[in-house]
Amino acid sequence: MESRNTSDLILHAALALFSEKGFSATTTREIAQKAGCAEGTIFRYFPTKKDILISLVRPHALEELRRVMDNLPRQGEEENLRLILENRLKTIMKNKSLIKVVLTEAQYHDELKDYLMENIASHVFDTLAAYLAERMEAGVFRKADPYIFARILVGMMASLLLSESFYPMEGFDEKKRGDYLNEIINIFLHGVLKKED
Amino acid sequence: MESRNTSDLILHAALALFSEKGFSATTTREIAQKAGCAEGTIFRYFPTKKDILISLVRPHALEELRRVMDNLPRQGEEENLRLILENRLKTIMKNKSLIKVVLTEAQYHDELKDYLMENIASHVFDTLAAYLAERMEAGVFRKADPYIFARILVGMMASLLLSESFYPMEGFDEKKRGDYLNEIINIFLHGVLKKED
DNA sequence: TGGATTCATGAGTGATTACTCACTTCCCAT
DNA sequence: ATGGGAAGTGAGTAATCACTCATGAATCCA
Repeated sequence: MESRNTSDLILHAALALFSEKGFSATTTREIAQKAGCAEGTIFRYFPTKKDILISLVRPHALEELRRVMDNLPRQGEEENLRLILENRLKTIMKNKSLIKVVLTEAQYHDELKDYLMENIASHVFDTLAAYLAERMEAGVFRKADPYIFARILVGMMASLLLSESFYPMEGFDEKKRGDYLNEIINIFLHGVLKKED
Repeated sequence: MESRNTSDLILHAALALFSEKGFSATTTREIAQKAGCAEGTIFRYFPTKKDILISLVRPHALEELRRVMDNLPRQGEEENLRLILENRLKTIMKNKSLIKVVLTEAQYHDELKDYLMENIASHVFDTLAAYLAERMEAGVFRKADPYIFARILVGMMASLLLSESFYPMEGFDEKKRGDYLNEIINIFLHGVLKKED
């Protein structure tokens, strides 16, 4: 799981520091210290500091997130959806630091943004929108722009990350996270209005 | 509306640059150039660069956002809610750059985060949660943790900002933004499931 | 008009930065 | 053992940073 070669040690240290202080505020000296190598060693693996950032999102690092909305249940009840999203949420939480860094820095570095949009986001939204469109056709969901639904659902899950980033310790245990996700799915499926049946 | 004193010119320029490049990546030289003053002038008004950032969120700047969830309709139909949120969305959009900078940099600067949590976020969430709780008591909304509902609703609106930040030009005109907000409210109230009546 | 107070300036400063390179250490096939 | 290439090193470097300060310009009131 944890590769122990120098390159990965550097990437691992850089991710932690970028997440904590931001890309620009992190120095290569700090990265070297945390990675347990000399500053010069960093530049044997990455020509520039920015290449470290870009390498974080490269090939396999984000593959798991790319597929985070794959294989949603094509038939059956929303209970399936609940279980599956709960599982995917764990993936998101496991990569919390990476997501935070990538989303934050993509605002400022176009290469990152372009790569993210073309290789990750578009796939996630296309997959999710296709699922939603199919359920609309099947008469399960009401008809609307499936991409708007997709972005709203992703936005709801992103809000969980945001919440957690702002309420770090206090009260965001596993249970509260589960409650939150449950309500996300409840609201997404049923809304907040009391049923009148 | 646009104050023309030097201090405000500096704040205005700093906000634009912080939003575009991030706080750490912005130099005081750039701020001075954009503000049309000398670099030394900046430090007549702000002891340190960080004080510029902190001044951005100080007294009146965020007051409008602080009250963004005030005075929600205590009675009547969701049409009211729709109109009001549509109006509030304009406030959010008007302050897009400021929100982006504050949310991004609050992750890294605890003074900012603390100020934001204590003076802005808590008020917004308390107000919104109180509204939701009252509607739950009135039997309009189903009973649940109103704070979770509040965070999810705010998260949904934040996702609109995020979407726009990533799809900057293409297809985010006034109309599309209206559609998006409409669906946020639809989903929040009714969910995505087709009504079976 | 003149003296004082405020506002503005930008060259200068020490600290810090990303990055280089001459060098050492390690590893392993012979 | 040994030679040689790969991996690792950290003092050094030019550039850049946030911030200072001695000076100048503008404004004000008598």
